[in-house]
Amino acid sequence: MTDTAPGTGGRRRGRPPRTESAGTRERILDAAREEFAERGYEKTSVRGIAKAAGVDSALVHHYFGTKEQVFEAAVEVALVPALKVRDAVLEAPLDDVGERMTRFLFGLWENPATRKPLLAIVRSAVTNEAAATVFRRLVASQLLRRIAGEIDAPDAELRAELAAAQLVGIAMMRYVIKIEPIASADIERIVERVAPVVQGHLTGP
Amino acid sequence: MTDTAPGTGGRRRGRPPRTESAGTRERILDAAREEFAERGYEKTSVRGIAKAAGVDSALVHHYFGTKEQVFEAAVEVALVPALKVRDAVLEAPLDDVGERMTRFLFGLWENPATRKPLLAIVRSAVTNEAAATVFRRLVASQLLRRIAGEIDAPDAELRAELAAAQLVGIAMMRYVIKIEPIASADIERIVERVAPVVQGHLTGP
DNA sequence: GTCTATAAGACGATAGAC
DNA sequence: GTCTATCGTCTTATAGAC
Repeated sequence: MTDTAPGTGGRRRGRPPRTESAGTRERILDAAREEFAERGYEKTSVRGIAKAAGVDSALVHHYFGTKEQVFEAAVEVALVPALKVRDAVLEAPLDDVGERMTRFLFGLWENPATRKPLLAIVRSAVTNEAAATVFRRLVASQLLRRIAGEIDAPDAELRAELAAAQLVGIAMMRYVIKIEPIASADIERIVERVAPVVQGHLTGP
Repeated sequence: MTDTAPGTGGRRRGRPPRTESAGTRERILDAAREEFAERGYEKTSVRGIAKAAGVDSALVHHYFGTKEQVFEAAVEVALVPALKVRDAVLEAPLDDVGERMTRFLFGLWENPATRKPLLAIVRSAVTNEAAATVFRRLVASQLLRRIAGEIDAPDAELRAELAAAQLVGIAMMRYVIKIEPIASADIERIVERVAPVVQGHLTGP
């Protein structure tokens, strides 16, 4: 119907002619994110992903290769949009960064589109070295080192990491292990207490 | 040599006569702790535990039943001695509790005898519900609720949990994911910065 | 692009011999 | 108390038909 073969003079002349079947690829990635987020790397099976996506498991391999490559394809791209928000955090004035980092964390975790890949990473990073590498790159290289770069102190890196540890711990207890009452607590009440602590780690005495 | 059959009039009359072979049971538990700590629950196999202990996998089942029962037997008991230290933490004056909790954490994780079961719990709790329950009982019920009980504030429980989140985050980054420089940082330098933060969560403004 | 078929093996758990 | 043997199920991954 909307299809136009190359050379017919139709609309999408520039589009590469591969990929006939609409969103199969995306459906697989969606399913993979969901499975990895819920079960972690080891407990997730390629067959399970395929079933959730309504396709055969061989097709998953056909698109992405090994299970580990499925993980990378499903998880890492989903966090790219978050990089823009991160840049906004980093461009803010430094005496504001505690609250901004804290709100950045909750922004990521309260949004289902980013919570799933994050859950997948955390659930997998504790046992899978590839996922641990993604985690390190995400937390350490992408965020901490840049924040540390702006702090004028001899122990800038340690400070930045302790601030991150506070936030990582909250994410673990609220979103992964789900310990009450922090799992259900109002975000504003948490921000109120945590933002000054993060700020203190970074620029305090 | 030191063996005395029942009725011979030897020393250990009260001892139940079962368990002929010396420390096989303990060897299995040791191996299980090691495996669960290194690989997490899903990646650990009963066969792997058996091989590490130098026995057959059927023997592991014979002693402990299912894999989940092996986990419980190996992990939970190993932390009982820590309860005494915890009691010392709780009996200390409240304006000291920040530093004491922080040092308590490092005491647990720097000691190989307690680090292994802790690693096993953390590595397993993110994907295994039984392990998550152990974690909640350990952190929440056993420690937090008792600390919260001593704080005179309306949000005592949230305060205690945010303090714990700071410590949990440090443990995650230092011992589980191993992010530098916090993974190699001198403990005293960390305590110096973290103890006041924990104290502030509990008794601060 | 999507499937069937299958290789090649690891897994948890049990029955039963010794 | 310890092992052998085994059942039944699950896994990743590939070759190849359509």
